Amino acid sequence: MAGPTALKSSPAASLRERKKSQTRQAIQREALRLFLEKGYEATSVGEIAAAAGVSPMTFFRYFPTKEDVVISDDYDPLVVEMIATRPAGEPALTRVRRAVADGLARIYAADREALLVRMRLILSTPALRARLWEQQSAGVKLIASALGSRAGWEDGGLASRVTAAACIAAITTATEAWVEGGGREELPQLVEQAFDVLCRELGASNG
Amino acid sequence: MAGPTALKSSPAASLRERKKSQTRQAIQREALRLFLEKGYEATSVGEIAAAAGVSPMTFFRYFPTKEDVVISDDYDPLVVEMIATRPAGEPALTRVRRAVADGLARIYAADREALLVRMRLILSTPALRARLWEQQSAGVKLIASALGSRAGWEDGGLASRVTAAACIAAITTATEAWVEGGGREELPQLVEQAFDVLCRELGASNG
DNA sequence: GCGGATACTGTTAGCGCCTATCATTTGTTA
DNA sequence: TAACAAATGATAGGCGCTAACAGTATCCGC
Repeated sequence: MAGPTALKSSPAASLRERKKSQTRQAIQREALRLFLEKGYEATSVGEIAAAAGVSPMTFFRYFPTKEDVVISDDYDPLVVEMIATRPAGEPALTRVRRAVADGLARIYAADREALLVRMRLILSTPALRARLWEQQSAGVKLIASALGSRAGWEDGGLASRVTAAACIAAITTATEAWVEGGGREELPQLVEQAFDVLCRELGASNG
Repeated sequence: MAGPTALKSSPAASLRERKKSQTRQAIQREALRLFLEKGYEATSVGEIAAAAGVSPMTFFRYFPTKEDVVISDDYDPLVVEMIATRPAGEPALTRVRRAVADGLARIYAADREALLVRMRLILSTPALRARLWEQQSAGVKLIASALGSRAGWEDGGLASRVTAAACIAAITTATEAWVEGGGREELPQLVEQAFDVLCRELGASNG
C-alpha cells in the first residue's frame, strides 16, 4: 500500500517469489526505520540486516548498495510515457510540464507523507543526494529523447537536452523548497510555480 | 600555470609552506596521471601515495577524500564576484549569462586542454560526477543569493533559485556536449547556445 | 648556534561498504 | 521421493577512511 516501490500491487505468485518480496520489504522497512531513528550514516548495513532477520550478505543481494534501499523507485518510466502520449502541437516545455504534473499528481495523492519523509531523508544526506542527482541525470536523458524524437531542432540535440535539464532543475528546486518548508505548501503547486519562472522570468530576457 | 587549482601563483614562502604545496602538487599530479592511465576506480590511494613518495595517511591529510584530488578548484567565487559587479539594470538571466561568459573565458583561455581532460575524467566517473553535482548545488545557492539580494521577487526566493538552477543546468549540459564532442567545438560557444535555448525555446511557451 | 614549542609524517589498528568463493539449506519439478 | 535450481549464510579479503600514538623535521626566541 505504501513504500517507494509501490504503485503496482503484486498478485499471489509462487512461494519463493512471495518470500523474496517479503524479505525485500522487510529490509527496506527496517532500513527506513533505522535511518529515521538514528541517521543514515550512523546505521550500518549489518544492523539493518540483523533487524530484518537476515545476513549482511543477503542485504546486498537485494540492494546493490546501501543507498539503493532509499533511492530505488520506478517513477521515471511513468513520466516518460506521459510525455510520449501528449498531443504533438504543444511546445516542448508545456509537454513536459503537463506530463510531470499528471504523473506527480498520482504519486502525490497515493504517497504524500511517505514521499515527504523520504525526500527529507534524501536531501539531508549527502550520499543520497548524490544518488538522486544521478537518477535525475538519467531522467534528463529520458526526457530529452522523448522530446527530441519529433522536434525540429538540428543542433545535435542540445536544445532538447537543455530544455530537459531546465525542467528537472525546476522540479528539483520545487522539491527542495517543499521539504524545507516542512511540507506546509503543496508540492504540485510549487512545481507549477517553478515552471512559471522558467516560462516568464527567463523568457523575459530574449537577447 | 596549469592544474585545476591554478589562477593564482604562490610567491616564495617559508620552507615548510613550500614543501607542503610541493607534495600537494606531487600527489595531485601522480593521481591524475594514474587515473588517466588505468582509470579512477582501478587506482587506489595507496598507489597514488606510493607514486608521490608519501604514506597513504599523508594523502588524506592533503585531500579529505580520493575524489577531492580531481574535484577541488576555486572557480566559484570568481563567477559570484562577476555576478555581483554587474549593472543592476540587466534581467537576472542576462546577468548570470554575462558573468559566466566572462569567468569562463578566463579559465578557458588559460587551461583549455587541462579543463577538457579533467572534465572528461569527471563526467565518465560516477563518483566524480556525484561530487560535481554537489559542487554545482553549492553554485546554485551562491548564484541564487547573488541574484535574490536585489530582485523584487517575493516567493521566498523560489524564482531566483529556479533561475540559478536553470543556468547551472544549461552550463552543465553545454559542458557535457563539449566533452562528448571531444572538444572539437568551443565550450564558450556551446554555453552561449545553451543560454539561447533558455531564453528563446522556453520563453516561447508562456501560459 | 641551541633548545623548546610546533607542525608534519609514518605506523598500526580498526570500522564500514562491498565482493568473491564455497558450502548449506530451501523451494520447485519430474 | 529424487534430482534440480535458487536463495542463503559463513569466511576471507580489498578499499576508503579515521583515530591514536610515536618519530622527525621546521620554526622561533635566546
